Amino acid sequence: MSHFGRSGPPDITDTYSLLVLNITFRTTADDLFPLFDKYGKVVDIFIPKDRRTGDSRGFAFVRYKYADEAQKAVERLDGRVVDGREITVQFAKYGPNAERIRKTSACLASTRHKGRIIESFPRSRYRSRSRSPRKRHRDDNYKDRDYRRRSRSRSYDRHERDRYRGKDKDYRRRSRSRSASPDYSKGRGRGRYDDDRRSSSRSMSASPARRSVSPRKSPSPRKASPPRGGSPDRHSRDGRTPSPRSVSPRGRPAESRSPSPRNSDVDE
DNA sequence: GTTGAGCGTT
Repeated sequence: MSHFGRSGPPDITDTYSLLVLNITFRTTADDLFPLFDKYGKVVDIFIPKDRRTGDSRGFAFVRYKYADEAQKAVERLDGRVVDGREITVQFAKYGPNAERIRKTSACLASTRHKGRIIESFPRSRYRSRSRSPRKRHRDDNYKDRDYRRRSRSRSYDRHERDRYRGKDKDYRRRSRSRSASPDYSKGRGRGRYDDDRRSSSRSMSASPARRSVSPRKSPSPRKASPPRGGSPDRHSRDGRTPSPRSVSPRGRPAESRSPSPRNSDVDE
């Protein structure tokens, strides 16, 4: 029962995959099995999990043995509330056996239909549920699956990003240690990573200035504050300041500013 | 411990 996803894809020769969306992050294959098994023979259930956290990504793939059963499950389970969430069941399209799916749809939809595939669900369409507003910009950006893979959740993203950054750093550091290998040094390996990371920014056309500002960001702005703490700025400015050390310690403006030592005592 | 558009593993 719980052998789902234990040893990868068992056999996708004669199976039809259904994509189950909008499931809770706690829903497991075992939870979906009884639901889907009721409407047909479920060969396998796979729920993509995060590589790092191992948590469910919020959707699952249910493989049916027969197309008609799968179709039935789609009509029956699509929109069903599971664990308090309304799940969305539909035929998988971008899977490894997408071709098969297409044939399936066309087959059980109408053999003589020459047009597309998915459009062949006049009956299931009857249930005009409110799941239209869900899709929007993804219609044309389906090819960017790699992109969306990185950032599917805003809040979650920050966690992943942080983790990735740390990992990346470590990785690079190790690579550098191996300076013996010119391969990576050449730029091929490193460049790839760099490019990848940069690409992650998504906005390549963005102003390069931002890039300069990013690393510039100081963890402690207090230090950068020239008005209050000492004046490193002046020191670095140039040799105009002969010796800040001799001027500041005590002979500094402090004396000029507070002619009365008493004030200083009281102040602090 | 969080989140919510979307398409997958050995």
